[in-house]
Amino acid sequence: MKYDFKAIESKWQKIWEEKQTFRAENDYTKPKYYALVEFPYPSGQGLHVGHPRPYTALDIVSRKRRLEGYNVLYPMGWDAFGLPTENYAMKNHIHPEIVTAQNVARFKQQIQSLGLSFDWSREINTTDPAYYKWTQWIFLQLFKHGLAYKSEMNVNWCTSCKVVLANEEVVNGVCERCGGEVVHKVKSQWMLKITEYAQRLIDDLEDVDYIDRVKVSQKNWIGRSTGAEVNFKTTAGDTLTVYTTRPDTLFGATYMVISPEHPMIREKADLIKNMDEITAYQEAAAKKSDFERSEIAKDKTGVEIQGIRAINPVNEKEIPIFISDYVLMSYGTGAIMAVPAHDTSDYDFAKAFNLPIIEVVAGGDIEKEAFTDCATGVMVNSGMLNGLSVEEAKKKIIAWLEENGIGHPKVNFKLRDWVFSRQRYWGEPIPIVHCEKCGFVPIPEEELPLMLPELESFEPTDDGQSPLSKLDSFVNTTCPCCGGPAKRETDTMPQWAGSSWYFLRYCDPNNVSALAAKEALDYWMPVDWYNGGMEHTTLHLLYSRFWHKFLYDIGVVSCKEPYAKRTSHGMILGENGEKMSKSRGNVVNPDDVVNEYGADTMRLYEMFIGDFEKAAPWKDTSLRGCKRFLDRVWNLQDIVCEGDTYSQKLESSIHKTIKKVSEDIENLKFNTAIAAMMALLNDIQDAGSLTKADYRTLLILLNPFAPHITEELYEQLGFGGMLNEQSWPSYDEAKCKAATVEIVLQVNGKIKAKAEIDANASKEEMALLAKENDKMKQAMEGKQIVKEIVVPGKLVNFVVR
RNA sequence: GCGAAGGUGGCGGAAUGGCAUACGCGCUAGCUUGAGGUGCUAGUGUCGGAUUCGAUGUGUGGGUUCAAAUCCCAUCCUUCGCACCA
Repeated sequence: MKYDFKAIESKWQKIWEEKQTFRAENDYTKPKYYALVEFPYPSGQGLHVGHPRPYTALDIVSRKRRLEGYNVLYPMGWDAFGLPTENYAMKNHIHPEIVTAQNVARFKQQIQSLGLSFDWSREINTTDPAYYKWTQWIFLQLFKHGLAYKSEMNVNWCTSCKVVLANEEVVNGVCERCGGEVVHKVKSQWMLKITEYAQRLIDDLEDVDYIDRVKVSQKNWIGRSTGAEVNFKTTAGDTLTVYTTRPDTLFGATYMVISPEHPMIREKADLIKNMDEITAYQEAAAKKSDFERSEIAKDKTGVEIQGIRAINPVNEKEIPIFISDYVLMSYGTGAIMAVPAHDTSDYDFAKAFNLPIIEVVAGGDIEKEAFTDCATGVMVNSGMLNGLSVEEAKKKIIAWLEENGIGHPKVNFKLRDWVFSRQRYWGEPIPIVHCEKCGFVPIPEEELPLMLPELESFEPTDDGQSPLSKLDSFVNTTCPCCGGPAKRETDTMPQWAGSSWYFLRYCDPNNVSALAAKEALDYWMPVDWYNGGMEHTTLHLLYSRFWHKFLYDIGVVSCKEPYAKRTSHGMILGENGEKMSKSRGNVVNPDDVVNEYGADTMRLYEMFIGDFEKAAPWKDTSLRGCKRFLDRVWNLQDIVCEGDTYSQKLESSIHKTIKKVSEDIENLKFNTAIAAMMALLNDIQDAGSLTKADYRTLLILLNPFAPHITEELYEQLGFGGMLNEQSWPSYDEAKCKAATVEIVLQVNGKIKAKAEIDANASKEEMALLAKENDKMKQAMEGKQIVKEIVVPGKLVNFVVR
């Protein structure tokens, strides 16, 4: 009989559905395993061949865990709020809710055709009011704890989407989504104080098992630095505070630079003699987008403030103050002391403006470039610091600054608070009203969910107001606090809101009185293994860790970190090695692959394509190789014979393969796990026959990768029961070795011969064998052995002279 | 500029001090099939000798070692991330 993958796959998918085979049990006494993949945004394009790569990988892990006896939770859902759906709805005059439902239906059908073992009884959708009720609830808790606030902010504004973007959403100066120009705009925005958690978000990375590159980029993004704040008196009689990571170089500070937005300029305007010039520079800087600012990064621009000078506290010298857009108001104090001899940007600026450069750390050549090395330099021209190392000097100067009330140690972060408002329709309404008398008031929790109202048109207004602002019946309300007239917040939450806690909802998806029962959370959390894209490292991953830590602080969850382990997959590229996209014409549709080759071949190929963590180009011909492998596994039926033990010829091969496959799955080495099973198949065909026991083990090993064909063969061979109810096979380390091994015989490190020997042969036996070998004798003719190296089971090497 | 990952056959990739190229694709030859994106067998890094041989070979140049794709130093290139963060 031929391998009819279509019939087999639909048969088993139906059986699994009827039997609820992959339903996670609410039996909290069993050992649990929570495997998670990022839930997709159900776009109009349908599933991409990139989606199944991580889904299949953790499906393999989940299926293996079930065979190992765990109660496994492997859920799926839809991150369905967002701009593309809204834009599509606007263009085609369909309600986003309808578009979302259509897209979800298509995605679900496509995902189900792959035979992934998701527990569909726990499916969630972020646009479901029963779900976003709890997104809003979390927001209210953040508000009540002072972590959500509204503030006038200089924000990133996408001119094409007409929407505010978080810093994380601005990529190369343009909008991450549409590529539109991003400019700065001052707007009143809801903000979340993620910065309050900056230190913990770094510290707690110690306790989790994330791949290194994820930890590194999170740390870089949070950007912790240590240094000092130093107060400089000015000739205007006030104080300017700067932040520096190099207080040791204070004696080399020859000028000061403040940001164009620094408040001092307004405050001391009457003392500034060149105000026109300053204002012109400020205006030019304000107009520039971040992209333009960084494009011209190499050429330093600025204006000296005439009329006010700063006084260096260590030597009482007056130094000039400049404004320049290379100093950002949003970091540190918006003012720096410039030490051109030991900072690259200051060096460039000093060269451009012909300012003095004083060396205070010896060891470099400041004629040529700034000397920034902290490890080797020795302090010079620095009064009391002379002769000290940089590290010693830092300590000493900070102590001196503190003693004299001039400064103190300070930690700074690059991380900014999270801009949380979007002027859009298709998102969670922010559950706050504004009352003239009471200010911002949260709506009572029992009124949640605050439903997204029906609208005629989803267009944002030209002045950047949310579409909801056009609906008076929504906007006008009464204050929950005083009962007077009040207006609702009309901005909605960003797409990242719903995905910041979704892993908690899976634990108890239908709970109406809490985001999930405490008992369920305590049992399932933390997620044991979370796999997702590297592109989410600084957005979703950081945001969700922040929310989780907050929920931990208020007692909702019992673990500090949401994910015990995080891994990441590489992208699947087009056949030409470029990113798959419609415009490049290299898109592969997963439906076509499933139709032509079957889900099992598709799954196998997605895992065999290369190193899971690296990008790999799609190749149709290699797909055929995987189909061939399954055909050959199917055809083993022709040579199988009775027998409930492993056949002698294959025993060590089978033990070796169990070990290899078991270990490789845990280490993301799916490609070599498959290669090992292919090698076993080659061994079986060399042997000419196999027992049922041999076959059975091969089927169980292959089951997580190709669940349909293995389940079918298991039934046809009459083993009884379903394969997914069996146990993962174990191996015997001793039996992984063959009885005899081939060893290599070398003279001076060059291979001269090979020989069979008992696998447990002693070093002496091996050396003797080598000495008696004709080719070895020939190679050593007339020479003296000066050293014998014997590696058991591997090689013998004689060093001769 | 800073940070991370990487550079191995015609291709995807194995090998983390001990037989370089496992496994798969492709290709060559033979058999099979006889309307095929079929099946089987043998071969397939390079150069030279042509049966069972010799040399050479993991970006480049040095080094450590009996032994290096693997460890160390230098250098070039590719990809990704961050980018005036004081």
